[in-house]
Amino acid sequence: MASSFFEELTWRRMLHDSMPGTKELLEQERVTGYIGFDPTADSLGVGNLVQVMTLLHFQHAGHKPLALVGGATGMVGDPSGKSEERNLLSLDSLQKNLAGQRRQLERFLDFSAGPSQAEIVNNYDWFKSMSFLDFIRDVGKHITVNYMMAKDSVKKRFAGDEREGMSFTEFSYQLVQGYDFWWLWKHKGVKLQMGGSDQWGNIVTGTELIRRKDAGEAFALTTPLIKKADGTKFGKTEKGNVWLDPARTSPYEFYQFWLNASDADAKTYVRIFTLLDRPTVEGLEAEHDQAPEQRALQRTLAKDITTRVHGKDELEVALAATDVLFGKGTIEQLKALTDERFESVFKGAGVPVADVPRAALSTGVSVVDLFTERSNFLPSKGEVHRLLKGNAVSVNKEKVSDPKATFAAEKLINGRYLLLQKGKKDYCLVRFVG
RNA sequence: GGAGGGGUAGCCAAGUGGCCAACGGCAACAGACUGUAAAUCUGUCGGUCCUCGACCUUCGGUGGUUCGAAUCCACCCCCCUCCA
Repeated sequence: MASSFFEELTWRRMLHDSMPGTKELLEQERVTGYIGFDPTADSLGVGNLVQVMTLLHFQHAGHKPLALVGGATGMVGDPSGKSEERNLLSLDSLQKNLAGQRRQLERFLDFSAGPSQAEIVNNYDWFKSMSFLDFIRDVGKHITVNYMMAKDSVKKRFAGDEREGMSFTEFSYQLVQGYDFWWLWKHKGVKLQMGGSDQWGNIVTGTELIRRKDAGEAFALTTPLIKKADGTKFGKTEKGNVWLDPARTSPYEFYQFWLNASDADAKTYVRIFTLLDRPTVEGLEAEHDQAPEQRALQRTLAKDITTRVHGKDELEVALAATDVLFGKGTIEQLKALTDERFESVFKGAGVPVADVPRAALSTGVSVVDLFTERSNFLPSKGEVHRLLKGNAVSVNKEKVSDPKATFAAEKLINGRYLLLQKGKKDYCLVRFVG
Protein backbone atom coordinates (compact mmCIF):
# COMPACT_ATOMS: atom_id res chain seq x y z
CA MET A 1 0.00 0.00 0.00
CA ALA A 2 2.96 2.23 0.55
CA SER A 3 3.41 2.60 -3.17
CA SER A 4 0.40 4.71 -3.88
CA PHE A 5 1.54 8.00 -2.40
CA PHE A 6 3.44 9.11 -5.49
CA GLU A 7 0.67 8.04 -7.82
CA GLU A 8 -1.87 9.74 -5.67
CA LEU A 9 -0.01 13.05 -5.70
CA THR A 10 0.70 12.75 -9.38
CA TRP A 11 -2.87 12.44 -10.60
CA ARG A 12 -3.89 15.13 -8.16
CA ARG A 13 -1.20 17.34 -9.67
CA MET A 14 0.25 17.89 -6.28
CA LEU A 15 3.75 16.81 -7.14
CA HIS A 16 6.15 19.49 -8.16
CA ASP A 17 9.56 17.99 -7.64
CA SER A 18 11.35 15.32 -5.68
CA MET A 19 14.89 14.20 -5.12
CA PRO A 20 16.09 11.18 -7.06
CA GLY A 21 15.33 8.02 -5.13
CA THR A 22 12.39 9.45 -3.24
CA LYS A 23 9.83 7.39 -5.10
CA GLU A 24 11.78 4.18 -4.63
CA LEU A 25 12.19 4.85 -0.95
CA LEU A 26 8.48 5.35 -0.50
CA GLU A 27 7.74 2.13 -2.31
CA GLN A 28 10.15 0.09 -0.23
CA GLU A 29 9.30 0.99 3.30
CA ARG A 30 7.13 2.88 5.70
CA VAL A 31 8.68 6.31 5.76
CA THR A 32 8.46 8.98 8.41
CA GLY A 33 8.16 12.36 6.75
CA TYR A 34 7.42 15.85 7.89
CA ILE A 35 6.23 19.25 6.86
CA GLY A 36 6.89 22.45 8.74
CA PHE A 37 4.25 25.05 9.51
CA ASP A 38 5.06 28.65 10.07
CA PRO A 39 3.40 30.02 13.19
CA THR A 40 2.66 33.50 11.88
CA ALA A 41 -0.95 33.35 13.07
CA ASP A 42 -2.96 31.43 15.64
CA SER A 43 -4.89 29.74 12.88
CA LEU A 44 -3.98 27.98 9.69
CA GLY A 45 -5.29 29.51 6.50
CA VAL A 46 -6.55 27.71 3.42
CA GLY A 47 -3.09 28.20 1.95
CA ASN A 48 -1.70 25.82 4.54
CA LEU A 49 -4.33 23.29 3.62
CA VAL A 50 -2.25 22.06 0.71
CA GLN A 51 0.40 20.89 3.10
CA VAL A 52 -2.13 19.43 5.47
CA MET A 53 -3.62 17.43 2.62
CA THR A 54 -0.18 16.30 1.57
CA LEU A 55 0.40 14.89 5.03
CA LEU A 56 -3.02 13.29 4.97
CA HIS A 57 -2.32 11.49 1.69
CA PHE A 58 1.03 10.51 3.07
CA GLN A 59 -0.64 8.96 6.06
CA HIS A 60 -3.31 7.26 3.97
CA ALA A 61 -0.57 5.67 1.93
CA GLY A 62 0.70 4.02 5.09
CA HIS A 63 3.52 6.36 6.00
CA LYS A 64 4.02 8.23 9.21
CA PRO A 65 3.43 11.97 9.07
CA LEU A 66 4.94 14.54 11.36
CA ALA A 67 3.76 18.11 11.49
CA LEU A 68 6.45 20.42 12.71
CA VAL A 69 5.24 23.60 14.27
CA GLY A 70 7.99 26.11 14.02
CA GLY A 71 8.42 27.53 17.47
CA ALA A 72 12.08 28.17 16.74
CA THR A 73 11.97 28.91 13.04
CA GLY A 74 9.03 31.20 13.69
CA MET A 75 11.33 33.31 15.76
CA VAL A 76 13.69 33.76 12.86
CA GLY A 77 11.47 34.22 9.83
CA ASP A 78 11.73 32.47 6.51
CA PRO A 79 12.99 34.76 3.77
CA SER A 80 11.60 32.55 0.98
CA GLY A 81 9.14 34.45 -1.12
CA LYS A 82 9.55 37.57 0.94
CA SER A 83 11.27 40.58 -0.45
CA GLU A 84 11.43 42.28 2.90
CA GLU A 85 12.84 41.60 6.30
CA ARG A 86 10.24 40.04 8.52
CA ASN A 87 9.04 41.30 11.83
CA LEU A 88 9.91 39.04 14.66
CA LEU A 89 7.16 37.54 16.76
CA SER A 90 7.15 37.75 20.50
CA LEU A 91 7.44 34.54 22.46
CA ASP A 92 3.94 35.01 23.81
CA SER A 93 2.17 35.33 20.51
CA LEU A 94 4.25 32.47 19.21
CA GLN A 95 2.98 30.20 21.97
CA LYS A 96 -0.57 31.21 21.26
CA ASN A 97 -0.15 30.63 17.55
CA LEU A 98 1.36 27.20 18.04
CA ALA A 99 -1.48 26.10 20.27
CA GLY A 100 -4.08 27.26 17.75
CA GLN A 101 -2.42 25.49 14.84
CA ARG A 102 -1.95 22.33 16.80
CA ARG A 103 -5.67 22.13 17.52
CA GLN A 104 -6.48 22.45 13.85
CA LEU A 105 -3.97 19.88 12.69
CA GLU A 106 -5.49 17.42 15.09
CA ARG A 107 -8.75 17.60 13.17
CA PHE A 108 -7.18 16.32 10.00
CA LEU A 109 -4.60 13.74 10.80
CA ASP A 110 -5.06 10.49 12.60
CA PHE A 111 -3.31 10.62 15.95
CA SER A 112 -4.52 7.29 17.23
CA ALA A 113 -1.86 4.75 18.07
CA GLY A 114 -0.50 2.68 15.23
CA PRO A 115 2.41 2.46 12.87
CA SER A 116 1.22 5.50 10.92
CA GLN A 117 0.29 7.55 13.92
CA ALA A 118 0.65 11.25 13.26
CA GLU A 119 2.71 13.37 15.58
CA ILE A 120 3.29 17.02 16.16
CA VAL A 121 6.76 18.20 17.01
CA ASN A 122 8.01 21.63 17.92
CA ASN A 123 11.50 22.61 16.94
CA TYR A 124 11.74 24.94 19.88
CA ASP A 125 12.20 21.79 21.95
CA TRP A 126 15.59 21.07 20.46
CA PHE A 127 16.63 24.63 19.90
CA LYS A 128 15.85 26.14 23.27
CA SER A 129 18.83 24.63 25.00
CA MET A 130 21.24 25.05 22.14
CA SER A 131 23.75 27.83 22.45
CA PHE A 132 24.92 30.03 19.64
CA LEU A 133 28.40 28.59 19.87
CA ASP A 134 27.09 25.04 19.70
CA PHE A 135 25.16 25.96 16.65
CA ILE A 136 27.94 27.55 14.67
CA ARG A 137 30.31 24.73 15.61
CA ASP A 138 27.99 21.78 15.00
CA VAL A 139 25.88 23.08 12.19
CA GLY A 140 27.46 26.13 10.62
CA LYS A 141 30.76 24.33 10.16
CA HIS A 142 29.26 21.93 7.65
CA ILE A 143 27.70 24.36 5.25
CA THR A 144 29.62 26.99 3.33
CA VAL A 145 28.41 30.49 2.90
CA ASN A 146 28.87 30.04 -0.83
CA TYR A 147 26.35 27.24 -0.72
CA MET A 148 23.88 29.32 1.21
CA MET A 149 24.34 32.33 -1.03
CA ALA A 150 23.45 30.28 -4.07
CA LYS A 151 19.86 29.78 -2.90
CA ASP A 152 17.27 31.72 -4.84
CA SER A 153 15.66 33.06 -1.73
CA VAL A 154 18.98 34.57 -0.74
CA LYS A 155 20.13 35.64 -4.18
CA LYS A 156 16.98 37.61 -4.72
CA ARG A 157 17.89 39.76 -1.77
CA PHE A 158 21.31 40.53 -3.15
CA ALA A 159 20.82 40.89 -6.87
CA GLY A 160 18.30 42.51 -9.13
CA ASP A 161 16.43 45.76 -8.88
CA GLU A 162 14.42 44.76 -5.88
CA ARG A 163 17.29 43.87 -3.63
CA GLU A 164 16.41 44.71 -0.11
CA GLY A 165 19.30 43.25 1.72
CA MET A 166 18.72 40.80 4.51
CA SER A 167 19.78 40.50 8.09
CA PHE A 168 22.06 37.80 9.37
CA THR A 169 19.04 36.42 11.20
CA GLU A 170 17.14 35.71 8.04
CA PHE A 171 20.23 34.49 6.33
CA SER A 172 20.62 31.86 9.03
CA TYR A 173 17.10 30.63 8.52
CA GLN A 174 18.00 27.90 6.09
CA LEU A 175 20.54 26.52 8.50
CA VAL A 176 18.03 26.49 11.30
CA GLN A 177 15.54 24.66 9.15
CA GLY A 178 18.27 22.38 7.88
CA TYR A 179 19.12 21.49 11.44
CA ASP A 180 15.49 20.57 12.08
CA PHE A 181 15.69 18.03 9.34
CA TRP A 182 18.94 16.67 10.66
CA TRP A 183 17.60 16.45 14.21
CA LEU A 184 14.47 14.64 13.12
CA TRP A 185 16.51 12.34 10.94
CA LYS A 186 18.85 11.55 13.80
CA HIS A 187 16.33 11.21 16.59
CA LYS A 188 13.06 10.29 14.94
CA GLY A 189 14.16 8.39 11.88
CA VAL A 190 12.73 10.97 9.52
CA LYS A 191 13.88 10.49 5.96
CA LEU A 192 11.72 12.87 4.03
CA GLN A 193 10.79 16.50 4.23
CA MET A 194 7.96 17.83 2.16
CA GLY A 195 6.71 21.34 1.53
CA GLY A 196 5.72 23.92 -1.02
CA SER A 197 8.05 24.41 -3.95
CA ASP A 198 9.34 27.61 -2.38
CA GLN A 199 10.80 25.40 0.34
CA TRP A 200 12.97 23.35 -1.98
CA GLY A 201 16.12 25.27 -1.15
CA ASN A 202 15.57 25.04 2.57
CA ILE A 203 14.78 21.35 2.41
CA VAL A 204 17.83 20.56 0.36
CA THR A 205 20.03 22.38 2.84
CA GLY A 206 18.72 19.81 5.32
CA THR A 207 19.55 16.81 3.19
CA GLU A 208 22.96 18.33 2.55
CA LEU A 209 23.59 18.80 6.25
CA ILE A 210 22.61 15.20 6.91
CA ARG A 211 25.02 14.03 4.26
CA ARG A 212 27.94 16.17 5.36
CA LYS A 213 27.51 15.78 9.07
CA ASP A 214 26.74 12.09 9.24
CA ALA A 215 27.01 10.82 5.68
CA GLY A 216 23.31 10.05 5.95
CA GLU A 217 20.70 10.03 3.26
CA ALA A 218 17.46 11.96 3.26
CA PHE A 219 14.95 13.04 0.66
CA ALA A 220 12.87 15.97 -0.48
CA LEU A 221 9.50 16.35 -2.12
CA THR A 222 7.64 19.52 -2.98
CA THR A 223 4.16 20.49 -4.04
CA PRO A 224 3.38 23.22 -6.52
CA LEU A 225 2.48 26.62 -5.19
CA ILE A 226 -1.14 27.29 -5.82
CA LYS A 227 -2.06 30.37 -7.70
CA LYS A 228 -5.38 31.30 -9.10
CA ALA A 229 -5.84 31.07 -12.83
CA ASP A 230 -5.63 34.84 -13.10
CA GLY A 231 -2.26 34.79 -11.42
CA THR A 232 -3.31 36.31 -8.13
CA LYS A 233 -2.68 34.87 -4.74
CA PHE A 234 -4.68 31.91 -3.56
CA GLY A 235 -6.55 32.02 -0.28
CA LYS A 236 -7.68 35.60 -0.05
CA THR A 237 -10.97 37.39 -0.40
CA GLU A 238 -11.96 41.03 -0.11
CA LYS A 239 -11.92 40.50 3.60
CA GLY A 240 -8.39 39.15 3.66
CA ASN A 241 -7.08 35.71 4.40
CA VAL A 242 -9.43 32.78 4.58
CA TRP A 243 -8.80 31.00 7.87
CA LEU A 244 -9.78 27.66 9.26
CA ASP A 245 -10.68 29.21 12.58
CA PRO A 246 -14.44 29.87 12.59
CA ALA A 247 -13.87 32.90 14.81
CA ARG A 248 -11.84 34.49 12.03
CA THR A 249 -13.68 33.20 8.98
CA SER A 250 -17.21 32.03 9.57
CA PRO A 251 -18.18 28.65 8.12
CA TYR A 252 -20.52 30.50 5.80
CA GLU A 253 -17.73 32.70 4.46
CA PHE A 254 -15.55 29.66 4.25
CA TYR A 255 -18.16 27.83 2.20
CA GLN A 256 -18.64 30.88 0.00
CA PHE A 257 -14.95 31.13 -0.64
CA TRP A 258 -14.86 27.73 -2.27
CA LEU A 259 -18.18 28.13 -4.00
CA ASN A 260 -16.89 31.26 -5.68
CA ALA A 261 -13.86 29.56 -7.18
CA SER A 262 -13.53 30.09 -10.90
CA ASP A 263 -14.05 27.10 -13.19
CA ALA A 264 -10.38 26.70 -13.91
CA ASP A 265 -9.46 26.92 -10.26
CA ALA A 266 -12.20 24.58 -9.14
CA LYS A 267 -10.72 21.80 -11.26
CA THR A 268 -7.44 22.21 -9.47
CA TYR A 269 -9.01 22.56 -6.07
CA VAL A 270 -11.15 19.39 -6.14
CA ARG A 271 -8.03 17.42 -6.79
CA ILE A 272 -6.04 19.01 -4.06
CA PHE A 273 -8.51 19.73 -1.32
CA THR A 274 -10.89 16.81 -1.41
CA LEU A 275 -10.28 13.13 -0.91
CA LEU A 276 -12.61 12.14 -3.74
CA ASP A 277 -11.11 9.42 -5.88
CA ARG A 278 -10.06 9.80 -9.44
CA PRO A 279 -13.16 8.46 -11.22
CA THR A 280 -15.38 10.68 -9.10
CA VAL A 281 -13.30 13.74 -9.82
CA GLU A 282 -13.18 13.04 -13.51
CA GLY A 283 -16.90 12.40 -13.55
CA LEU A 284 -17.51 15.72 -11.86
CA GLU A 285 -15.33 17.50 -14.35
CA ALA A 286 -17.23 15.99 -17.23
CA GLU A 287 -20.50 16.96 -15.62
CA HIS A 288 -19.21 20.45 -15.05
CA ASP A 289 -18.08 20.88 -18.64
CA GLN A 290 -21.56 19.85 -19.77
CA ALA A 291 -23.30 22.46 -17.70
CA PRO A 292 -20.82 24.86 -16.18
CA GLU A 293 -23.53 27.14 -14.90
CA GLN A 294 -24.60 24.42 -12.47
CA ARG A 295 -21.18 24.66 -10.85
CA ALA A 296 -21.14 21.05 -9.83
CA LEU A 297 -17.43 21.27 -9.08
CA GLN A 298 -17.69 24.30 -6.86
CA ARG A 299 -20.63 22.89 -4.94
CA THR A 300 -19.00 19.57 -4.29
CA LEU A 301 -15.75 21.23 -3.39
CA ALA A 302 -17.28 23.71 -0.99
CA LYS A 303 -19.38 21.07 0.68
CA ASP A 304 -16.56 18.63 1.08
CA ILE A 305 -14.04 21.02 2.58
CA THR A 306 -16.48 22.84 4.79
CA THR A 307 -17.58 19.54 6.24
CA ARG A 308 -14.04 18.43 6.91
CA VAL A 309 -13.03 21.71 8.50
CA HIS A 310 -16.17 22.78 10.33
CA GLY A 311 -18.40 19.72 10.52
CA LYS A 312 -21.76 18.78 9.17
CA ASP A 313 -23.86 21.09 11.32
CA GLU A 314 -21.96 24.16 10.29
CA LEU A 315 -22.26 23.15 6.68
CA GLU A 316 -26.04 22.99 7.04
CA VAL A 317 -26.08 26.50 8.43
CA ALA A 318 -23.91 27.76 5.61
CA LEU A 319 -26.12 26.07 3.04
CA ALA A 320 -29.25 27.53 4.56
CA ALA A 321 -27.76 31.01 4.62
CA THR A 322 -26.57 30.65 1.05
CA ASP A 323 -30.01 29.61 -0.02
CA VAL A 324 -31.69 32.59 1.59
CA LEU A 325 -29.14 35.19 0.54
CA PHE A 326 -28.68 33.99 -3.01
CA GLY A 327 -31.79 31.95 -3.70
CA LYS A 328 -34.14 33.13 -6.40
CA GLY A 329 -36.93 33.75 -3.94
CA THR A 330 -36.28 37.31 -2.90
CA ILE A 331 -38.13 39.21 -0.28
CA GLU A 332 -41.01 36.76 -0.28
CA GLN A 333 -38.78 34.00 0.94
CA LEU A 334 -37.51 36.16 3.76
CA LYS A 335 -41.01 37.02 4.88
CA ALA A 336 -41.90 33.37 5.08
CA LEU A 337 -39.34 32.69 7.78
CA THR A 338 -40.11 32.76 11.47
CA ASP A 339 -38.27 35.35 13.51
CA GLU A 340 -36.10 32.73 15.08
CA ARG A 341 -35.21 31.09 11.82
CA PHE A 342 -34.69 34.47 10.25
CA GLU A 343 -32.13 35.53 12.79
CA SER A 344 -30.33 32.23 12.86
CA VAL A 345 -29.84 32.37 9.12
CA PHE A 346 -28.28 35.77 9.25
CA LYS A 347 -26.19 34.95 12.25
CA GLY A 348 -24.98 31.88 10.42
CA ALA A 349 -23.92 34.03 7.52
CA GLY A 350 -21.99 36.29 9.84
CA VAL A 351 -24.22 39.21 8.91
CA PRO A 352 -23.93 41.99 11.46
CA VAL A 353 -27.13 42.85 13.28
CA ALA A 354 -27.85 46.35 14.50
CA ASP A 355 -30.58 47.21 16.97
CA VAL A 356 -32.35 50.47 16.33
CA PRO A 357 -35.06 51.96 18.53
CA ARG A 358 -38.45 51.68 16.89
CA ALA A 359 -39.09 55.34 17.67
CA ALA A 360 -36.66 56.31 14.92
CA LEU A 361 -39.19 55.14 12.37
CA SER A 362 -41.95 57.57 13.27
CA THR A 363 -40.63 60.27 10.99
CA GLY A 364 -38.98 57.89 8.55
CA VAL A 365 -35.29 57.06 8.54
CA SER A 366 -33.17 58.31 5.64
CA VAL A 367 -31.06 55.83 3.69
CA VAL A 368 -27.91 57.64 4.59
CA ASP A 369 -28.58 57.59 8.33
CA LEU A 370 -29.73 54.02 8.13
CA PHE A 371 -26.46 52.83 6.60
CA THR A 372 -24.23 54.91 8.81
CA GLU A 373 -25.10 56.13 12.28
CA ARG A 374 -28.06 53.81 12.79
CA SER A 375 -26.40 50.59 11.83
CA ASN A 376 -22.70 51.40 11.64
CA PHE A 377 -22.73 49.26 8.53
CA LEU A 378 -20.73 51.74 6.46
CA PRO A 379 -18.07 54.02 7.86
CA SER A 380 -19.08 57.38 6.44
CA LYS A 381 -21.89 59.22 4.80
CA GLY A 382 -19.64 60.04 1.89
CA GLU A 383 -19.30 56.32 1.30
CA VAL A 384 -23.07 55.90 1.18
CA HIS A 385 -23.42 58.72 -1.31
CA ARG A 386 -20.72 57.24 -3.47
CA LEU A 387 -22.38 53.85 -3.44
CA LEU A 388 -25.79 55.33 -4.10
CA LYS A 389 -24.37 56.98 -7.17
CA GLY A 390 -22.92 53.66 -8.24
CA ASN A 391 -26.26 51.92 -7.81
CA ALA A 392 -24.79 49.59 -5.22
CA VAL A 393 -27.22 50.09 -2.36
CA SER A 394 -30.23 47.90 -1.63
CA VAL A 395 -32.75 47.75 1.15
CA ASN A 396 -34.84 44.62 1.43
CA LYS A 397 -33.28 43.43 -1.81
CA GLU A 398 -34.52 46.44 -3.74
CA LYS A 399 -32.11 48.95 -5.21
CA VAL A 400 -32.14 52.41 -3.74
CA SER A 401 -30.64 55.25 -5.72
CA ASP A 402 -32.28 58.34 -4.27
CA PRO A 403 -30.17 59.78 -1.45
CA LYS A 404 -33.29 61.35 0.02
CA ALA A 405 -35.22 58.10 0.30
CA THR A 406 -36.64 57.34 3.71
CA PHE A 407 -38.04 54.25 5.35
CA ALA A 408 -41.02 53.94 7.65
CA ALA A 409 -42.69 51.17 9.58
CA GLU A 410 -44.62 49.65 6.68
CA LYS A 411 -41.35 48.70 4.96
CA LEU A 412 -40.26 46.36 7.70
CA ILE A 413 -40.02 42.66 7.08
CA ASN A 414 -42.20 40.81 9.56
CA GLY A 415 -42.70 44.12 11.28
CA ARG A 416 -39.18 44.04 12.67
CA TYR A 417 -36.37 44.01 10.17
CA LEU A 418 -34.74 45.91 7.36
CA LEU A 419 -32.13 44.14 5.27
CA LEU A 420 -29.35 46.46 4.10
CA GLN A 421 -27.10 45.49 1.25
CA LYS A 422 -23.93 46.89 -0.22
CA GLY A 423 -23.32 45.38 -3.58
CA LYS A 424 -24.30 41.77 -4.02
CA LYS A 425 -22.70 39.99 -1.15
CA ASP A 426 -22.43 42.37 1.74
CA TYR A 427 -25.35 42.47 4.16
CA CYS A 428 -26.39 44.10 7.39
CA LEU A 429 -29.57 43.34 9.28
CA VAL A 430 -31.31 46.13 11.16
CA ARG A 431 -33.64 45.02 13.92
CA PHE A 432 -36.11 47.50 15.36
CA VAL A 433 -36.63 47.16 19.07
CA GLY A 434 -38.56 48.79 21.88
C1' G B 1 33.90 57.11 9.21
C1' G B 2 34.08 58.42 3.48
C1' A B 3 31.60 58.63 -1.53
C1' G B 4 27.14 58.01 -4.18
C1' G B 5 21.83 56.78 -4.68
C1' G B 6 17.11 56.89 -2.38
C1' G B 7 12.58 57.71 1.28
C1' U B 8 5.69 60.58 -2.57
C1' A B 9 -1.15 57.91 -1.11
C1' G B 10 -2.42 50.15 0.23
C1' C B 11 1.89 48.89 -3.36
C1' C B 12 4.91 50.43 -7.71
C1' A B 13 5.92 55.08 -9.71
C1' A B 14 5.81 60.39 -11.99
C1' G B 15 6.36 65.27 -10.34
C1' U B 16 11.69 69.19 -8.89
C1' G B 17 8.56 76.95 -6.52
C1' G B 18 2.12 78.40 -7.95
C1' C B 19 -2.16 75.11 -13.15
C1' C B 20 -0.81 69.45 -7.05
C1' A B 21 -5.05 66.01 -3.16
C1' A B 22 -0.46 65.30 -6.59
C1' C B 23 0.30 61.90 -14.08
C1' G B 24 0.37 56.70 -14.84
C1' G B 25 0.10 51.43 -13.46
C1' C B 26 -1.36 47.54 -9.97
C1' A B 27 -4.41 46.23 -6.12
C1' A B 28 -9.18 47.42 -3.98
C1' C B 29 -14.60 48.72 -4.06
C1' A B 30 -19.03 49.19 -7.01
C1' G B 31 -21.99 48.82 -11.75
C1' A B 32 -23.15 46.35 -16.64
C1' C B 33 -22.76 41.38 -18.77
C1' U B 34 -23.24 36.39 -16.44
C1' G B 35 -23.52 31.14 -13.56
C1' U B 36 -22.74 34.43 -6.45
C1' A B 37 -17.49 32.25 -12.36
C1' A B 38 -13.62 33.98 -15.81
C1' A B 39 -12.68 37.64 -19.48
C1' U B 40 -14.31 42.45 -20.95
C1' C B 41 -16.25 47.35 -20.51
C1' U B 42 -17.72 51.58 -17.06
C1' G B 43 -17.46 54.40 -12.51
C1' U B 44 -15.05 55.41 -7.66
C1' C B 45 -10.53 55.33 -5.44
C1' G B 46 -6.59 60.64 1.18
C1' G B 47 -10.63 62.21 4.72
C1' U B 48 -15.24 64.66 6.25
C1' C B 49 -19.80 67.25 4.81
C1' C B 50 -21.89 66.72 0.03
C1' U B 51 -25.62 69.02 -5.86
C1' C B 52 -22.00 72.20 -7.91
C1' G B 53 -18.69 72.73 -4.33
C1' A B 54 -16.48 73.59 0.56
C1' C B 55 -13.26 72.41 4.34
C1' C B 56 -9.43 69.21 6.78
C1' U B 57 -4.86 66.14 6.71
C1' U B 58 -0.84 64.31 3.28
C1' C B 59 4.83 63.85 -0.31
C1' G B 60 10.74 60.42 5.96
C1' G B 61 11.15 64.17 10.61
C1' U B 62 11.95 69.14 12.57
C1' G B 63 12.83 74.04 11.63
C1' G B 64 13.69 77.96 7.87
C1' U B 65 13.36 81.00 3.03
C1' U B 66 8.95 82.72 0.25
C1' C B 67 2.81 86.09 -0.96
C1' G B 68 3.12 80.70 -2.06
C1' A B 69 7.03 74.44 -1.04
C1' A B 70 6.28 67.50 -2.44
C1' U B 71 9.52 70.86 -5.02
C1' C B 72 14.66 75.69 -2.38
C1' C B 73 17.92 75.87 2.43
C1' A B 74 19.63 73.73 7.35
C1' C B 75 19.83 69.94 10.74
C1' C B 76 18.23 65.05 11.95
C1' C B 77 16.31 59.85 11.10
C1' C B 78 15.93 55.47 7.99
C1' C B 79 17.17 52.25 3.57
C1' C B 80 20.47 50.67 -0.55
C1' U B 81 25.44 50.42 -3.22
C1' C B 82 30.67 50.97 -3.09
C1' C B 83 35.06 52.17 -0.07
C1' A B 84 37.52 52.09 4.98
